[in-house]
Amino acid sequence: MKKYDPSKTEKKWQEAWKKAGIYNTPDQIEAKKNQYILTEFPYPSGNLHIGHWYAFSIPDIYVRWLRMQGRYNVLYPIGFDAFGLPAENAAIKYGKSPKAWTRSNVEYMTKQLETMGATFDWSRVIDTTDPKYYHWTQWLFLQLFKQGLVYRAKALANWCPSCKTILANEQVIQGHCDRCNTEVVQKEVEQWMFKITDFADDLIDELEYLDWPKPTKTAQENWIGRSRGAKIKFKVKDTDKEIEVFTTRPETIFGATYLVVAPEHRLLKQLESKIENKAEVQEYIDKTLAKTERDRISEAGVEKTGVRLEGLKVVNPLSNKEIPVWIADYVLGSYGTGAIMAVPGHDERDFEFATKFKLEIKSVIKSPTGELPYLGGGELENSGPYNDLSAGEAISEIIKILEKNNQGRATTIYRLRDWSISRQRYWGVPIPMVRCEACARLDPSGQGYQPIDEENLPVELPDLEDFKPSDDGQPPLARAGDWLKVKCPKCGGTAERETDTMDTFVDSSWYFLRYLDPQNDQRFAEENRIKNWLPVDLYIGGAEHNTMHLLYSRFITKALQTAGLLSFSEPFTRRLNHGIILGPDNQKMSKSRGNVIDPDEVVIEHGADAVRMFLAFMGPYAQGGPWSKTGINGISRFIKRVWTLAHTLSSQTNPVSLQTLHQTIRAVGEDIGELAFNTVVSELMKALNVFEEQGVAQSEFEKYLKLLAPLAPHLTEEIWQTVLGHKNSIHLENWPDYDPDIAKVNSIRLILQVNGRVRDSIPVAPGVSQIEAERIAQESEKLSPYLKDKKIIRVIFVPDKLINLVVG
RNA sequence: GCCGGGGUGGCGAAAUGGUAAACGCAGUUGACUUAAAAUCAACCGCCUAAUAGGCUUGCGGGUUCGAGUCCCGCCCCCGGUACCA
Repeated sequence: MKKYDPSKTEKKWQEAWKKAGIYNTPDQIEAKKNQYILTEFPYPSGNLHIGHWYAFSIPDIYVRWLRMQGRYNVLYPIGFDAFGLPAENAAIKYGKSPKAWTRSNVEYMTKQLETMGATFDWSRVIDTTDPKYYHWTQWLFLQLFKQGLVYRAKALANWCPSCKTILANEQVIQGHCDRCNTEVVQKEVEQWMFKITDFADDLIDELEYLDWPKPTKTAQENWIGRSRGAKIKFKVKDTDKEIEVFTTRPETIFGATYLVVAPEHRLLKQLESKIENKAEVQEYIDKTLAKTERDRISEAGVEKTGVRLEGLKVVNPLSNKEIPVWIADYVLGSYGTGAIMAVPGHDERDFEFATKFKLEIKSVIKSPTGELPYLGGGELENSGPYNDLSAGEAISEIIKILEKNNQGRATTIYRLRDWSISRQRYWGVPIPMVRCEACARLDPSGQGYQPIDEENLPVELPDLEDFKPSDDGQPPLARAGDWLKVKCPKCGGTAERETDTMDTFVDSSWYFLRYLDPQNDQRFAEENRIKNWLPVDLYIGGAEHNTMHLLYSRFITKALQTAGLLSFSEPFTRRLNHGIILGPDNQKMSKSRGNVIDPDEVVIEHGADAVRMFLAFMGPYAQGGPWSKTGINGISRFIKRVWTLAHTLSSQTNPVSLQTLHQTIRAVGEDIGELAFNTVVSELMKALNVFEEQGVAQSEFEKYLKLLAPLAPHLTEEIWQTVLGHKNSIHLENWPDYDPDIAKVNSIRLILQVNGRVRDSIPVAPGVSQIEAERIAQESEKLSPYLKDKKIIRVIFVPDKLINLVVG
């Protein structure tokens, strides 16, 4: 027997499989159901890390198992999400172009990915920086534009001073840039926006139908942040102006003892002449606006500040009571209407503020303890005609009367903001718009922006010598010379191209469509293929995409459905989040900590099969966990033992091994189906222990080998073909069936309990009757001391499990 | 604060309300070897008066014949989010 050498063997089979093209997926196979298994495509950072192995080789176990079912035509594609800032930064550092840097990384990582022995369909690989791909990213932009889902807005935007670009709200993590961690500042910029808020309700409501992890659904729901309530207008006394507030508790309106507007509220300017303490107010406004949003938040909870607007009163539309108006930074200009009716009796923040500034605090909901603020529900009090109504009744009554008098209406607001997709950077998809001065003069509202004709796509990204961002926020493409000049698609005059590029999340929001038809230059994907494959059956990825990528992809899908281009509204039927592999010290892997595990080194030492199996064995896939340098030894041993066993097969069937095999077929199939890969490995180990002890015949071992094939594709192929002499790949074999009769256990241990405590266990044949079990229990010597002089009050019998004698 | 997830041997972990710690790692002892590695075998939660018994799944209660698992109240760790009206 030769020693098993993974490095040689694995390479040999990887080349053989590639040559035979056994994983290239046909569009449709008669009598087979299509299954689309997708994993989030990687960013070509330069090197594969162990997390990539976790993300791609573990789903491959499931994919290989699905393929072996024989009923499915399985698509498992791979590609690269290759636009983005790191390429620019690296290019600056190494003096290369972003394109060259990206290309060489893609090539290198492709080689590394091949060492996994995964069943990727390499004929469908995509690269978002390829003009053949981003042609359709631009086309997608134009479809949204046609639908009115794209607009330009000059608004305060999140600006990263280090990346020198705008960020979407989703890309700001606790006030910092999600890429470089620099503190984000607010800057007024003109930007292209996608109207994701148009779909806010669908994005929440349709979560219900998805087979997704609950945390992911909750995260999306919270991110969209739907609040049902009412907008209510308060008249400003002695003026024709009104201040509109948003509240989720309109039933507390009689408890509104003052009103607060945000310091950035635009009505303040219009009411300026009425304000008596102008200087003081202006000072407060200036102070607030000078703070970054982060400062304002970090001071939260410390102490509330605010200034009363002297000379201003507003009138409560229902009680007609006149109440004072304040400005305070605890009310935000960017949420709701930027103004609130303060109900200190029933809101913690209002209560704190009212206490500090000695404002009236009034109870309008009967509190069980009488303590304020009272946040719960109940019957109304001190509320004129609404007294004694329940909160629910009061809400509808109050909204009815407000609507009748045109003083308010039921409203739902969202935390979700529209998606800003403009980036002032070079390495991204050019936005397919032009700005035409002539058209701008004719129609100033449209600012002269015209979409590029679809037949003129793609707008290729020009090669730039100097692609660095400039400090003033001018995009690098503004220096692109001739590239800028273009004929206006509308009037034919001279126009200039848009110089912003798109957020890379746009690239990745539709890539699952392109895998179906990556070479098509007539359409983003051929209609039949879409019908055959979509939606994606299982989408596997990291929890960090819970509120960004997943939300954006859902939005794009809904937008394309509205345009009649897709017939479904949710892209991913089932979602699985995988965990993160930590360093051996249980910390996130990082160069500075020196705890990074290089998968290439582990593959050289133990082989790809061992890495795959060990990652599967570590624990639940959703959990991740620390990498153990010695733990993988156990898997290497297992592989060697399987190899040895393959050379020492017994000439005849052993009944114990046969039974174990059938039990293992059942267990492994069930566990892979539930994506519980860790217990799959232990089941296979248990079976191996039995086979070694009892001996196993070739026919049984071959079935066992098929169970192992999804986890250790190279080892099993080598044994299947080289050792056992089969001519075809084991990976084209069908998954073995088990015989329930053989798998059935023929002896169980009956547990004997007295008063719920285990006192003995006796091997018996399955199906033992209660009467028989009672007799066995009575006869047990170990039980007798506990039964002596006691009366049996009750007998609990769980068939084939236990008998419990309750004595007193 | 709020929303999610988690807390089981030295470590990774397993366990439809039914023998807690399966399967591994690490460790100890032994066999083989001139020796080491590899391999194989045995042991491997804690306590004790030790052929046996008791205790043990973050803490405190509860439901149940029986709780790691269900319920109530806490503590700690991780992730997300935040004066969101």
